[in-house]
Amino acid sequence: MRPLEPIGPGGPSPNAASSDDGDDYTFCTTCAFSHACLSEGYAKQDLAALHVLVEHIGPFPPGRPIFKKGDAFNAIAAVRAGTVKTFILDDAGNEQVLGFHLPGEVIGLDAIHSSRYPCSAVALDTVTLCRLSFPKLSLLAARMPGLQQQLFRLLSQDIGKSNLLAGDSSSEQRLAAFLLLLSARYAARGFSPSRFLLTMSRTDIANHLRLAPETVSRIIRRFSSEGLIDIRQRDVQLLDRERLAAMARPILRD
Amino acid sequence: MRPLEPIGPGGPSPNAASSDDGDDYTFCTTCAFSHACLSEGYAKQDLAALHVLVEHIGPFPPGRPIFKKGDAFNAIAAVRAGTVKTFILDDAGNEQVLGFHLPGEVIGLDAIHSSRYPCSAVALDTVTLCRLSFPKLSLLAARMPGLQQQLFRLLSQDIGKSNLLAGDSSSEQRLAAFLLLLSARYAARGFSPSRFLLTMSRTDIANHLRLAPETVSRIIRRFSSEGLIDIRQRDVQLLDRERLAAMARPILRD
DNA sequence: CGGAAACTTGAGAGCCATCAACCAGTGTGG
DNA sequence: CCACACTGGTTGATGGCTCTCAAGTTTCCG
Repeated sequence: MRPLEPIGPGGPSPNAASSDDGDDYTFCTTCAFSHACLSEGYAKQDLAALHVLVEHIGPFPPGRPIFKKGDAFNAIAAVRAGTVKTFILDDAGNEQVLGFHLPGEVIGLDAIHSSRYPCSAVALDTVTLCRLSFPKLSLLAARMPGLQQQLFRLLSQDIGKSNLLAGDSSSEQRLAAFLLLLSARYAARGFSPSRFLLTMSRTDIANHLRLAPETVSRIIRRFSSEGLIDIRQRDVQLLDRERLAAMARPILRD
Repeated sequence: MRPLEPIGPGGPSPNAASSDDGDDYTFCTTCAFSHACLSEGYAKQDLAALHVLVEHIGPFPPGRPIFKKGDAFNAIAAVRAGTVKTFILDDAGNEQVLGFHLPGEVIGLDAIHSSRYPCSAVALDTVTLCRLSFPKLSLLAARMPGLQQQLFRLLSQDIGKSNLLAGDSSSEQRLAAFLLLLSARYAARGFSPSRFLLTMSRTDIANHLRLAPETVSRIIRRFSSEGLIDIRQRDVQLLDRERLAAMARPILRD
């Protein structure tokens, strides 16, 4: 058996305080906002204003709801550690998984226009968040052009996110694309692109890709037997990225 | 035969140029921005600033590209008249239709984050647009909190738009939902909710709902023979909204 | 150790895509 | 005016991908 622990987001990183002058606003390096804004070199006072808004909440244990469809919206949140699943239920109780949100990604952006969450969110493992009051963030954005731009970008980015689901591609193609996208997202946050943990169940993956759990299981087995991946439980390693990419080509063509 | 012409958006409204005193900013009533901002009672100078940004472009004849995937982005646009189709092509030349944009709706929001259009857009009929320089709009938004909010809302709204495609619902359910959504969108712009023209081809509808054109044709026929709709060519009338809604329930549950 | 949940594996059925042919409307050129 | 091509749409027959149902296996956790 391979060791499972050192892979992916372990415990929330302590993020040791950095500089000496006492104005350390780099402590939340996993937070997309802070990171993006820090990288644009703002005035110290603006950074302070931004960080006053950041409220660290959690940890949420696995299975704990973070918000429910219909809840009043007043804050977005960046994932600091863990994985958040967003979903909606139809009247038959069937779950439609809209997405998985990894550390550094933002949740709640789809709730702005109606002031209510259009979907529910639940922690898949131990999750901690950076909560950002949206009204306050908006006010601040009016004073900080870079922050406004960053918000526009974040929102815009989420619009095209669901292309994985849009096409009428085969189950094989969708699963290959799913794995490669996870890989790229982990890589973007500094984790290994070739080996990571699937923090969601097969059933969650299936509901996300609109497949049956059995189909997901069968395809994973096939990928594994063909040497595309090596998978033990939820610990997956991408062995032949070339062929995976070739499969996912029609979906990930950009 | 019923007359086809008076239905839906007819010719582009002449929109008589602003009046003599120079303070008439209501001429662009089909433009979502102007409308939304006008309804919030801004100072005259702000409205003026906003309308200086609005550039009326077109008309685009049917089939004319509006932008192509990969084009540099610097402006969003509101549809004034006609229907715009957005889509992407895979290397095999298969078209994935992302959406149809009716008068009053905004295109290009998904291009903000990468500064390039992630999809192509084409006019389905005679299309006219309101072009809005995005950099200038952003600058103005920083001065006008209501405009900033409106932009956030528009962006947020588009995030959840693709739920029609997300679920693993049946072809019947998706088509029913498609018709009801079109109806609601026309109604929101003051057109008849029960009778309108399908400005897109059956093939476009099929590509949008990830169905084969033949399947769309068959289901339309079935709906028609069961008295749910009356359809002649592209002129459709919703006869039994109740049953359509019951069908689409799992998709349109909100 | 025992029970529940997650996962896997197999067999059969159904929805929908594919292939093919046909029909209608439109525009073109002789 | 008519033949012709062409696009968009319809209709029918067939097959395949994936869902469903069912049972077995493993893992997790009290």
